[in-house]
Amino acid sequence: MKEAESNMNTEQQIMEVAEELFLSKGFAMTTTTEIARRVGCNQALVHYYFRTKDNLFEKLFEKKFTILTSAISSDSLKNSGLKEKIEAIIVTHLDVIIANPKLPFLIINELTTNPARFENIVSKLREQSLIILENLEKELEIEIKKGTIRNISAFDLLLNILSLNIFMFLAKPLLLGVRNLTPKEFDYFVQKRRQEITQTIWGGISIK
Amino acid sequence: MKEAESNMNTEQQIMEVAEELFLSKGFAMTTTTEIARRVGCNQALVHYYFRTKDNLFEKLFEKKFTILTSAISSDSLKNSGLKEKIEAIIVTHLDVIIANPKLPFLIINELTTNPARFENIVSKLREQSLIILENLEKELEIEIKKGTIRNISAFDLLLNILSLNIFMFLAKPLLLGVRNLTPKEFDYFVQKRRQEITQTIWGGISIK
DNA sequence: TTGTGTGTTAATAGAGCTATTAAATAACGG
DNA sequence: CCGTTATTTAATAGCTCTATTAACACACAA
Repeated sequence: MKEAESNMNTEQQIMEVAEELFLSKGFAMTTTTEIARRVGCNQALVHYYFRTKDNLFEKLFEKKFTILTSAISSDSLKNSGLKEKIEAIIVTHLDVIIANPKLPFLIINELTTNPARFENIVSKLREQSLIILENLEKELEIEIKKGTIRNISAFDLLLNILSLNIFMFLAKPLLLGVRNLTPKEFDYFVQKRRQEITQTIWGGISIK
Repeated sequence: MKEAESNMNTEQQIMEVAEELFLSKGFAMTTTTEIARRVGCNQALVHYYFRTKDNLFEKLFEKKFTILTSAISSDSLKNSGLKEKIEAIIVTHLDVIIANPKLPFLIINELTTNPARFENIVSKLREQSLIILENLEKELEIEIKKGTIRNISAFDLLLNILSLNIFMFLAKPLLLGVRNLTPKEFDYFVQKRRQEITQTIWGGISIK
């Protein structure tokens, strides 16, 4: 079991290149041939290390998927006020998306074209999300009773946050085209959206 | 040039089946062989009528794309108050999405995996959206000066609306999995979202 | 040095896909 | 009915992709 530098290197390289390609083109449009070409190794090596393309993909996908799901942790709920809690959820989640801007596309893409394959992953997510939703629900109920926010379910609120946080990355090619933005300008735009989204989310539930 | 029923029928059938498959699996995952198989005709027929798979796809895509873009027409701005205008935008847009629930996925998917191909389509969209944005911008400025709404750009507002309207359809497989919904229940959920979204959007900009 | 395990490559089987072609069939006008 | 045109099929060329296999290279321990 001696995994020296060089071999571990190519295995990792394959992983990295595969990640890059899967993220930007999806599973179907990515070929093991192209992965090998970019790594600069023989195509058989990809299969030597990962046996099948499916295998390689699933290793990557599960790892990446948990990045996104763990992005909405209950930690945010440790803040003092509800407003602070919600803002923390938005910001921490958005930060993870910014660090993995192409990941939403991959997940949407594979879950749409091949929903059956990810049943186990989705059921894991169900359990995780239940905890967060329950906690958030309690917080909301208190404020609703106090009359500080309108009646809204934790699920709706979370969906609102996810929608506003994620959609701009999914629509990035469109936004770039419509607004003639450079990648840098897009990043700047995303930073500005941070405040915009929190204002919309909080304004959207707080009572006037 | 006599296009009687039967041949026009198969041509249309091919279109319809192609639409269905492209919408649910994207371009790469759809094969002309499968289209033909579903129609019940020879695979060569697909090429007889549309010559290439690309051609067939583009015919469909352009048609479908305009459905979505024209969904945000300036007509909504004919309403009296700003609140009514915005609600009209949300509702008419959402109605189009509900009628074409898989279309957002197709557009996101193809625009992401093959952005160069749609430059002409995107540039058309740029022109269209400019008009709407300008009009909306004027409306907003008036209200901002009056102090009835917070400072927000037309682009941000529109992006908020699109995000909230579209994202749930992109994440549909996930939502179904996480909440264990039947398709019927999902439709019901979408109907409830209608009000939720208008409340969030309007509450998100109106001043308390 | 020889043998063993790991990493790597070339070659290729096997499958599926797109697109074309030539031939068969159906439809239709005169 | 005949000729012409439109529709449909079978066959296949040509390509690309996944996966396997056998051979080669190299390090390193005995």
